[in-house]
Amino acid sequence: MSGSRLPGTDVRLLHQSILAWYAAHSRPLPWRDPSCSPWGVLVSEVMAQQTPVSRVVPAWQDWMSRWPTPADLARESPGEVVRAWGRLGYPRRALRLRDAAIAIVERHDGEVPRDQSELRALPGIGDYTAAAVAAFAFGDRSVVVDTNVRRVQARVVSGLAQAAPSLTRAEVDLARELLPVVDHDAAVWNVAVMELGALVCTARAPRCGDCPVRARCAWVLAGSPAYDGPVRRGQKWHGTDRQVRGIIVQALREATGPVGRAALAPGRDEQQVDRCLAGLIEDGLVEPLSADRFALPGLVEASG
DNA sequence: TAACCGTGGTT
DNA sequence: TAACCAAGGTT
Repeated sequence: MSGSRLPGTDVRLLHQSILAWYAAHSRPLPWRDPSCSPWGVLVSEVMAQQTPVSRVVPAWQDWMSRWPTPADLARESPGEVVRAWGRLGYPRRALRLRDAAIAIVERHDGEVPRDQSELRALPGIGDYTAAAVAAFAFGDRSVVVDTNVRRVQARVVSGLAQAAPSLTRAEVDLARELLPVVDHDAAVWNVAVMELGALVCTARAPRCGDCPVRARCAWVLAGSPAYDGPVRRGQKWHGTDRQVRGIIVQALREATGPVGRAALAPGRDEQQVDRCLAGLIEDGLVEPLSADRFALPGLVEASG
């Protein structure tokens, strides 16, 4: 084993400060309740993929009362699931969550697996979500690296204003080194660092005055220098296929029955609408009922 | 690897 | 107001 690669960083004090801060300031999110099932934790993690937690909370409540177990969701039609997903964004996540529920029923007897490689094998579950479910649903000592963890590490340990454009091996290694030795401590540490990143060490305007480790933050100690690394490419929105796909799926969510092509995305370029429609059908988000009738999948019997 | 995939709040 | 950003995953 190598020695500490964290010169100047007292990991013990970091643990103490951030765990104490979390105990005093954590949000009472419903999936953090000790009575929440592993399924509830898994659902919360998938919903929170690129969607702010504040918007996830009400959707999660509705979802869990409707489909309290994987078996409940596995029985549902894809269209109903996409409709219930509402406007959380990236509706393919809803389909994959349903597919994950089906896989859990088929491969794991209806119980969310605890093993990270088994979690990772479920549709829509990547490295982050597998580690998060292992930690937060089962209390395991997994290496959880999300955008919050990356930013906190970049500042507190590396002295940089923000993390690199994409996840690096070094960031995962660092997160592993920072992990407390005891399982339960590690699980709480993971959520505590995420919470610090979400509430205090934020991307835009960090609240350094409220930070429990500001006295030992490498970035603050360096004078909070501006980021000078590679810039990540911003995502276009207006006029993109993503925007038109969103318009089409929302039209189908709001409709009580099949919708004609012209009513899916009025005023939009017809070629673009056709292209998006083909993509949505390919993705399983739209079902063509006839040459010019479309609906969310599995809601009505195909005809004509 | 980098592009793609929704949505709405914040700055 | 336009750009940025959010508990990422897939191809």
